[in-house]
Amino acid sequence: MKHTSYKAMDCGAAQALECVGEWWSILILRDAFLGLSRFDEFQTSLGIASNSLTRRLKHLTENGLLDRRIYSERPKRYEYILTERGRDFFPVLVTLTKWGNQHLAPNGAYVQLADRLTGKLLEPILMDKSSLLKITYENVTVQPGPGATEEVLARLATRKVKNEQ
Amino acid sequence: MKHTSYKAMDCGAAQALECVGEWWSILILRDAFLGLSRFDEFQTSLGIASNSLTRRLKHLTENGLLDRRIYSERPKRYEYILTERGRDFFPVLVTLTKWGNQHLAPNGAYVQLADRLTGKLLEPILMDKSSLLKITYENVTVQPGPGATEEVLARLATRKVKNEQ
DNA sequence: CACTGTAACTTTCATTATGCAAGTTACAAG
DNA sequence: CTTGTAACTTGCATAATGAAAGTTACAGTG
Repeated sequence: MKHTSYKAMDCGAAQALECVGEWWSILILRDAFLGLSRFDEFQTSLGIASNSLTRRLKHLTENGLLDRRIYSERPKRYEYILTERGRDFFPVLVTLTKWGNQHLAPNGAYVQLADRLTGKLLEPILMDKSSLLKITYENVTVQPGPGATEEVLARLATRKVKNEQ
Repeated sequence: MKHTSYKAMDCGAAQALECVGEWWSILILRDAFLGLSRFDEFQTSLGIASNSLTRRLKHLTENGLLDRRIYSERPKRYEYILTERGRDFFPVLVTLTKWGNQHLAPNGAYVQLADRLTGKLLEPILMDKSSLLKITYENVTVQPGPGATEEVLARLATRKVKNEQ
């Protein structure tokens, strides 16, 4: 049964998930960030069926996150490289990984980030670019943006006072 | 065909996606962050089939992101409220929404964040908590963490020099 | 009292996606 | 020639999904 497309939703998250929201897609991107690029590398790393991997790589390529490049003419051989759009997905992967490490890793975080130059360990948090205010669910509100539509206005209008735990 | 579980993967992102990686799950969380809490509210907002919504709410509840609370005894009525673990997912949703808005919104961002107290618009970016170094794909490396396993070490060992675009 | 409407699901059924396993093609190497 | 490899493709059985109808437990109304 074909799952409902999010394409018609006026929502950044939904639009993003239309590109990356299928099972396996984000893990393929994880591996691309780790430097994997070839079909068999992804398949071995993930243990994914080849027909599923083909479909996912195609979808990620069509949506501009990966670039399918030829690396051998005879025989034709291809690799899949992150595009700039794909690389811009990095903060999503970092925050997702951090959440998973915090809440689900049984023996502490599996990985951590370090400054490439100094080797100093880093703890990623979300801040406002100019004021350096730490961004949390409790201290921000969501406003309509420049591209807001009636749908967005309606969605924001139906929200309620945030529930206190 | 039952899709492959990520449970056995030693990876924060995979563990996270085991909880939220099915179609609809993250959008349900989005709506929960916007204050929706009842079955019919989610269903109306998302246009999702009721059997799928039931399964997803159950899964999110079992995985500790939502709390199913009774709000009426006669008749029994329930609402779904974000837990602390659920609220900790906020940075993921923010970065995902930002990526979607930047790359896929046709007329600019659908929404933006604002400081709850001052109303000042915010631009979320990822920084290191102590040094305030901006975290980007280009300036960090991934290291084994305290919970790293053989699998993690192997995965990190197979990475290659990052490809230059 | 009966009827209606609502909330929160549950059930049924046909369609699509998935994993498994085998197969195909175009090479290079021996 | 055979063998091995990379990158898929194909066939098939199973699971997930959407659409639509149904069920239960009420409250409200006439």
